[in-house]
Amino acid sequence: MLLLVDGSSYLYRAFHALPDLRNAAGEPTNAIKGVLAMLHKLRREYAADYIACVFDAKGKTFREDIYPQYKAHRPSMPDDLARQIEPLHAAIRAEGWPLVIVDGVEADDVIGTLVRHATARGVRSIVSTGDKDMAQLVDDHVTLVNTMSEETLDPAGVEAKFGVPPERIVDYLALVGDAVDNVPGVAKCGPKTAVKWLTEYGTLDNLLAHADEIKGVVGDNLRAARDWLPQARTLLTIKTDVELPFDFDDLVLKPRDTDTLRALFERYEFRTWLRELDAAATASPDLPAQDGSGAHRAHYETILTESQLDAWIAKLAAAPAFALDTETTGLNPMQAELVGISFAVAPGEAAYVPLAHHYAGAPAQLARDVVLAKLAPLLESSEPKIVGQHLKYDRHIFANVGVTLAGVADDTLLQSYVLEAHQPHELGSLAARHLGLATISYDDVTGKGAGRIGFEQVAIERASEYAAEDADVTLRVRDALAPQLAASDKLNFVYRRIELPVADILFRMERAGVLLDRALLAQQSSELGRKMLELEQRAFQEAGQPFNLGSPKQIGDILFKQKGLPVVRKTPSGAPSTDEETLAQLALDHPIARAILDYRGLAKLKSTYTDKLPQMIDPRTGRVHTSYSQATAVTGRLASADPNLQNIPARTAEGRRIREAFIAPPGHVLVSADYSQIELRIMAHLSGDAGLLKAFAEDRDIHAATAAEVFGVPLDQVSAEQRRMAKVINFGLIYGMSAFGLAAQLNLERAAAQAWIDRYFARYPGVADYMQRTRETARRQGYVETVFGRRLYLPEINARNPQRRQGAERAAINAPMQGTAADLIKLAMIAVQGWLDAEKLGSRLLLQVHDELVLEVPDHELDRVRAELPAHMCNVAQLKVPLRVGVGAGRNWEAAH
DNA sequence: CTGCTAGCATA
DNA sequence: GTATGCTAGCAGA
Repeated sequence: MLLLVDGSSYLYRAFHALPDLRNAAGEPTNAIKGVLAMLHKLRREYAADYIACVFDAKGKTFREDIYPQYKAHRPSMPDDLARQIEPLHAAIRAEGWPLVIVDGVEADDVIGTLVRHATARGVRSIVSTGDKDMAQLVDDHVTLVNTMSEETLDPAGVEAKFGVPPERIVDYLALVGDAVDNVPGVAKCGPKTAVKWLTEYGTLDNLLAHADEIKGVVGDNLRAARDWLPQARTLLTIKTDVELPFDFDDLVLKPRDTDTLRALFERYEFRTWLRELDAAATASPDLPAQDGSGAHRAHYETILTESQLDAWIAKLAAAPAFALDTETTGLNPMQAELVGISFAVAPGEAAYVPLAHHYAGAPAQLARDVVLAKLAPLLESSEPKIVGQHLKYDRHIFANVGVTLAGVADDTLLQSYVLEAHQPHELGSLAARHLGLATISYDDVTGKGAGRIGFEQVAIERASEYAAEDADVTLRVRDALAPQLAASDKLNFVYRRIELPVADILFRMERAGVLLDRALLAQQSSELGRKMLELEQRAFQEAGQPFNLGSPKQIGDILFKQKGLPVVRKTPSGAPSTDEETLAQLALDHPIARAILDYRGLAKLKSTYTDKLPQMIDPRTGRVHTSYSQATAVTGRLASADPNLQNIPARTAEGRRIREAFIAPPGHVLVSADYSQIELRIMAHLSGDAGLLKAFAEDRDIHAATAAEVFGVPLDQVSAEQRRMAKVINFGLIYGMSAFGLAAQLNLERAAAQAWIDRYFARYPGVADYMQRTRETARRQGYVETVFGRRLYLPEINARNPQRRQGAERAAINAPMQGTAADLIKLAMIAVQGWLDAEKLGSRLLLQVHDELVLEVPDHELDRVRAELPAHMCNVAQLKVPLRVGVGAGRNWEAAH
């Protein structure tokens, strides 16, 4: 890895950002101190193979030759800054950093060139800079890090920050212009306009080719800048082909020149650093000087012999905690096979045990069973010492070879999820965000796409670097996050008392899987196929030609071009919409729309469910094993995938037939237990609204009760239509509705919808008050909380863009309700599993669908489970309203409702 | 082969 | 109006 520091960019920033520091002689020191502190930090955080600190050269550069005004209006360097440059350069050299200044070339261009050299050699680069222009250098091998703000930018980060990918950054900069360098862009064109244009036209060149299409004053401004923009782009493009008067291989960290450093630190009175120099000198006089700062040079071991293994097992046993990671042949946790195991006991101290690497010339590896037998006491001990990233996966892998992983101390995935649910939680992101470390990515090791190889084919040396680093980084991330969690009782509760125990239960649910009636699904598939053929024929007849009923585009052509049906509305990208609502409206007058609509419904059922589910049956267990993602939904809900068993049809009769294929094995039944109106109950609890609390306390039909209040009729005279409308309003409240949204849903004028909302809030003033308080809390602190203290961040709550802001406000209102419901059912899972274990019952949890738990229950336990399960779910928390659970049982999921 | 859009299944 | 995941079609590599 190559670590490059944009010294010039930090020089100015440190000088302006830090207070005016001086030594006794009155010499300014703030820039020296700021830049050196940054270099110390970087050296602590990165174990780079190549390293350099780059500064601008004095004097003219090529940019001034082609554009004399370049940086022309920049005031000359303040004297107090100029005086610090020479001593700073001296200090950097004494620190052992290669200092790079190339005559007539700006630092940016030197960095651009070095980065290209590195990439050509297959070396990753990290560029530490405060300059946004450098974003143009980012790609899969190049990451930016702003050491002052701790922000890192990979390609996705650049896109997220600027709205355009790295390769469009120069086009973007040319349009916006750079005031600092005195390079004008298009007048009145700021970041928003630039992104809009580039999104629409792709490139600057293409935009210029279509400049005549841009309307308004900005369009005129664009055309006025037409001849200038290519030159602006040249000025703003970082060069990558500068001739360098040194060898790339010279860019390595050298020993510190402690005598020079001591002299400089004394002169400028950097007392803390002086003490560190003295401490390093006394503590380890024999060590190379550059390790004196506490940098952790990675020490990774590849374990190929039993004696190595024994030594490491002794280390693991002695350590208070250790990180563990498995490498496998694939991503399906039920089927992937163990290829190797890595461990870490301290920062930088990690090892990899290859077990099943298969490729020509692979060295002999320790036998898997021997290794597992030796490790088993450590892995199966209930003493909580194991740290990992996404340990639920590793548990499956170990279970596949008969080892029961126990003793989990921490899971970094869950730590991160509880601390910052909205951020990425993948290990590489955690390393970048919390440690400032760039790690080897899985794709780097195995390739991606068609060329991807299984981990068993990765060369052991390479695999070892990657795997040991993962364990190493996991342990370091855990150490960084643990204090943050410990600092908050609420977050600590969510992490220790909810997420960690739930992870174990999810592992058991996934492992159990659910039984499907394969024959029933096959029968349904052929029936659906037959009906689809009929509908297809009918549609072709109506259209007068065949077309693909699965293609919204072709449907649009037939309906709106050929047959001239009215366009109801358009999709966001401008095509006429053919969605369900539109087709339903058209179907009133046009039979073809009905045929397409019905076809779609059947196609969805067939492709997503009746065809797909049988393919997902694990051949060895004969059951379907979903994967629950515990760190995906920002509200705290679970997500189910591969296959998603949380969206099995339930609303329509045809759809529900699919639930009949989820069955219990002989001698068992499925039991379904679901919370009744859980989110509205939580709304009553959170708002404390007297009317709502009373309605739930009296166990009313809540939608009817709402209708009675809002429509002003006695409860027993509420019509079905009134109840339906009240139900829509109640759901709207949970979703943070607007009058606009409610009107759309109820087919009303907006004013009428607003009137109903006003009436609701007049009847339930506590709810109105709660909604307002929630918005204010979100605005003030940037997050809202569930009843149990789970935090739900709203990054856009103070956005300038009203659409984004209002979106965040709706999310803020929904999140505490959805999130508290998620907390409650997770607590219920823990309570239920605890009960089943304690009573040694044979019943098993199989599925969780947000407010419903599905269990597989031996016939002889049915009465007991039916009788006792609801109480375990209701008693997990004492809210201001009672919780209610409905329970049903049957031979299949549908019958259990 | 990958990434995007449209559409739709659930709570 | 909240929160997800999956499929097919399609365009551009």
